[in-house]
Amino acid sequence: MEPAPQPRSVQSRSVATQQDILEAATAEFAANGYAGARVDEIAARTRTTKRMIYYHYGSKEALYLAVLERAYAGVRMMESGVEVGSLTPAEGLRQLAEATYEHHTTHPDFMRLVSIENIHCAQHLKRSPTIVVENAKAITTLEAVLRRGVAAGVFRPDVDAIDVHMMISAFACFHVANRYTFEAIFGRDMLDPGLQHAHRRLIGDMVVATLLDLRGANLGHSPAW
Amino acid sequence: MEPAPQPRSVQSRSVATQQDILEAATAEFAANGYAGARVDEIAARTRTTKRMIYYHYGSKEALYLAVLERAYAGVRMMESGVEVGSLTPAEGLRQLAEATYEHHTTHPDFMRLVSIENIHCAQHLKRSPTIVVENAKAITTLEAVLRRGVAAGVFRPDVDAIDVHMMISAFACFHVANRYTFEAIFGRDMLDPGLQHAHRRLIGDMVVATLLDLRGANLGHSPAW
DNA sequence: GTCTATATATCGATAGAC
DNA sequence: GTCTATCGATATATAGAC
Repeated sequence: MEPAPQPRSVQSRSVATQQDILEAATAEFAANGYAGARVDEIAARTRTTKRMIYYHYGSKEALYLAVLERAYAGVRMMESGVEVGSLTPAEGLRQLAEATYEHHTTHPDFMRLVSIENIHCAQHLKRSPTIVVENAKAITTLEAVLRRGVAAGVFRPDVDAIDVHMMISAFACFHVANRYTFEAIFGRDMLDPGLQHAHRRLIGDMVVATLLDLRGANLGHSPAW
Repeated sequence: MEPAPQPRSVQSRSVATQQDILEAATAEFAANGYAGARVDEIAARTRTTKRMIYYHYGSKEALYLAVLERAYAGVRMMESGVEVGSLTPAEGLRQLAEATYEHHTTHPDFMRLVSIENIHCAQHLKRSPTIVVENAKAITTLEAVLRRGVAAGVFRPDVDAIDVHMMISAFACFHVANRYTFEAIFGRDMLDPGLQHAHRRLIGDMVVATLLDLRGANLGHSPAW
């Protein structure tokens, strides 16, 4: 049964409260992990109270899942924003890689949530069919670009779209996910704004160079394809 | 003042107990994160009791730091085991990349501890000068290989050793750190034994291809160097 | 929908006998 | 060094007035 309709002002107040809670929860979970996050602390970051968090979301775990779905929705939007059809395969691949790099490095909370989710073996993510189905679509775009590149004779044919997505994500994720241990050991902050342009170009170079058909060059071994 | 000497059997029993605790703690912290790990659960995984954990290590945090130092020591050993001097620059670079890939994918607990440490902004790692100093030495080896490659005219000169280490680590770490979310979304287990050889070759190809001086090839943009 | 107060459970850490 | 029992703090979740 549907809930009784409410005056618009009350409805939008409720929606605003839920948004407020989601943003505070995103910050708290990203900062402290699932077990480390405190519902009291989330409530303190909002304009409302702990009682309302349980009223709207029911439990700490359900709130965490809502946070996760919102974060993954941002990645979907970024990916669907890349226009790839009008570019050469190499240019299109570069655009996709650089856009992913740009998104992940400017949304550190998303990346930290992914790390946290992996600590828990993606048990919450698996329960959200929306996240899985929508985000898997990234592969379709990549496949079209790779197919064109292979047909044109410029790309090697033995690396598939999931592998390429893996390489791109690995580079982009590492910057955020391992920022602190990397800086502690090597003294370099990978998210330093002064490095941004060089690293954005580097991920583009890396992906395109790896896909290029380099049978003429010396790769330090005999090519497999 | 030194502790009074003890009969060897008691000493080695004590050492064995501490090792036992360290291994159980590694598994528990890697599986559940710092806040999620339970000292009671660690005790249950050992042949001894919770009281002995506090007797030997003093606190949950100090135990975690000991676990972290032990894990990083394993990486040091792997890196120092690669003989690079007798190989060509491309071959040496490939060996270093593949050895790192091999280590990280066969030591998932290490990688999960690194993820956990990053969630906490490397605050424990920073307090261990041993880890920082010893693990930073990986850069020296890489620098020598790169210098030889640039001098021979086969490597581009504008990518430094820390960047290369970053690319290698990113690929290797991603396999373990994002294994579960990646499988949940794309249906591919990156640590599937059937993919091991192909991925090991891919990280080698990726690093060497990126470093190669490809001014003649079309990378989808004009080269910066 | 919103507040204060509190139930219930759990966990890190310790006491004290042996 | 090793055991059982337990303290004290803190966290999730809820009760009940308004």
